[in-house]
Formats: sequence, structure tokens, C-alpha cells
Amino acid sequence: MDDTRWLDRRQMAAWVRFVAVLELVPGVLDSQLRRDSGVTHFEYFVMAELSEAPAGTMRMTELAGAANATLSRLSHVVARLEGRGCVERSPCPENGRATNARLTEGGREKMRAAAPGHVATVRRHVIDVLTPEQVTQLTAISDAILGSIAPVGPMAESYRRYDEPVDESS
Amino acid sequence: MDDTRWLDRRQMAAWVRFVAVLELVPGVLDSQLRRDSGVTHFEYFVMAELSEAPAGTMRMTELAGAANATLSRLSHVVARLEGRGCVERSPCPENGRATNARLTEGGREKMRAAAPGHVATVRRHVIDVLTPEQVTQLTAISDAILGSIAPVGPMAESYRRYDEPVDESS
DNA sequence: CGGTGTGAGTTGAAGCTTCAACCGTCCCGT
DNA sequence: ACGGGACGGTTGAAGCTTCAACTCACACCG
Repeated sequence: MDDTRWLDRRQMAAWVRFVAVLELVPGVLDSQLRRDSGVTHFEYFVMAELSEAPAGTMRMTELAGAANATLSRLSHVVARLEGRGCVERSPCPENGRATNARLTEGGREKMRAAAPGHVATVRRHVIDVLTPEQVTQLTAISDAILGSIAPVGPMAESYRRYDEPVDESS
Repeated sequence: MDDTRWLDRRQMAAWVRFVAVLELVPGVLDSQLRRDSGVTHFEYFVMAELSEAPAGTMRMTELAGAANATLSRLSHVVARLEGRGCVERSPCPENGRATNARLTEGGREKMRAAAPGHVATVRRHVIDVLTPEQVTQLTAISDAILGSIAPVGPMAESYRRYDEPVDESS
């Protein structure tokens, strides 16, 4: 009847902590950004992706992939950002059903203002509390987890963006 | 002016993936549980904590700590669970301002039904895609991150619950 | 052409979380 | 004994995400 393979102690130890991280970290990121810059972490991340794209422009679907979000969620968020003048939408000339989102100068300015505080938060709570080896381990662990979630997802490639130009293992 | 220490390539590689994990994993947990058992992951987790407490009972504040949530969020969720007959609330006899939450038999039944599918999901997307060493690494990494978020939080201790020894008494 | 199907986005409602204000209880100093 | 805090919890509104339905455009088949 019950052939469930339950988690053993070591696995539970990892899982309860990981769940806590999943619950708490987003809140920390959000509250720092909202308090200091009036944006959510997701809004920030979306604008960050746009800011790295050529001409600050991306198709909605592509942007959704890059931001790990559904098209619906992205659509709502971009609508909000557009209302605040951070982003502009325009129909894609080549493809009548597609929409392009572009980061405005105002949006770029907001990013410049928000970035230092955000990076500091990321360091304080994640990067700087880990050893360099742990940072590497976190990359591998995240890759493994993501691989099981988005087997051949459209974004699989996009994570590699910051990988070592010259692959040298230690 | 700008003395921000930006993230280097290795750090960015870790961060973008970690952000993706933070965005995607909760959705996976939620949708499996909602589809198969009609509960959110947070509801499940709250009931799981209750189910391990003596008499299936905990004070709201204690439960909030165990579930990594604010009291407000917990209060809303427990109200929902109470409406569905999974949990019961009663004023704490010893302390007039405290409230006890207790898992009902119905709630316990729901847990029994939901647990196998949930554990399978946790394995499929997290535990089983990692090597045993990575599971250990994830524990340490999560601990480090949590330590920077809840410096001396009330829960700091509760994560240790599943640590090594078999010294569990009830 | 017309028809069916799929891709790209948008929208509105419903649900959950967050935020701030609030109420009752307990503790403590005077 | 009493008035101010602090503690424990609840509540309602506002905000964000999810879900399902819907629109419009391209594509391909006959």
C-alpha cells in the first residue's frame, strides 16, 4: 500500500531549512526594495532583464522566460510598470501578435538608484555569508533543481549567461 | 560615490539561478498540492508542524515561528483551515491573550492523504536530483542564509530538530 | 477562400499575502 | 491599584499572483 520513500533525518534537516529559505528570502528582498525604492523584487528583476537586452527591449514571452514567470503575471506587472512610466509596450512590427516591452529612461534611472541597495542586500543575506566554495555549490544545486523543473525550458540556456568564459574547475 | 561591490561572474551565475529557484520551486510545490489535495504548500506545512506537536496543538505565535510566517498570515490561514474543519482554535487557558491551534482528526486525515504525493514531489524536484553531499551542502548553505536573516530568531533552534542524533523524546 | 488550430497577450475575478490599525490581556513601576 | 507599555492575536483593505476565459494574428489543410 504505502511504498512512499519518506525522507530520512539528513534529508529532513536539509528540507526544513530549504523551505525556510524559500519562505523568508523573497520577503527580505521585497521589503528592502519596496522600502528603499518602491518596487518589488520581481519588478526589479524584470527591469534588470530588460536593461541587459539590446535597446532595452524584449518580447513579452522572452521576458517571461528570463524572469521565470508566467505570461499572465508578467503582463500584469508590465502594465503596472508602464503606468509608472518605467516601461513602454508596443506591438512588434515583424509579428502582429507579439508585443515588445522596452525599458524607458525613467526606468533605467530607477534601476540605477535601486541597484546599490539591492546588491548590498543580496550580499548581506546570501553571497557574503557563503564561502566561495559554497557559492559554487549553490550554483550546481540550483542547476540540478531547475533541471528537474524546466527540463528543456526556454530559459535553461539563459542561466548560462554569467558562466565562466573559460571553464576551469578547481 | 559609488563604492558598491558588484557581483562578479561566479556570484552572478549563482544568484540568477538561485533567484530562479526562489521563483519556481514554490509554484511547483503549490500546484502539486492544490491539484492533488486542495491545499497550498503553506497550509500543508502549517498542518505538518501541528501534527508533530504534542496533542497536535501549538500556540499561534509558536506555530508562526515554526512555519516561518508572520502572525497575520498565519491567522488568516488558520481561519481558512478552521473553516474547512482541519484545525480548531481555542483560547489558551493559562494565558488569556494566547490562542491554541489544534489539528483535528479531519486535518490529520487530510495530511495522511496528501503526504505521499508531496514527498514524491519534494524528492523528484529537490532531494533526489542532488547527491548526498549536495544535500549536506544545501543544509549548510541554508543555515548560513537563515542565520543572516533571523539572527537570533525564535525558530533558529527549531531547524535543528532533524539534526544528527536519535535523541528524540516525546 | 474558409476552417480549424495554435501561438502571443490581455483581462477580470478569485485567492493569498502584506500592511496597518485595532482590541484585549498581562506585566510593571510607582 | 492603576496607568502605560508590551505581548498575542485578529481584522479589513490594498496589492500581487493565479486561473480561466477571451481576443487577435499567423499557419496550414483542404
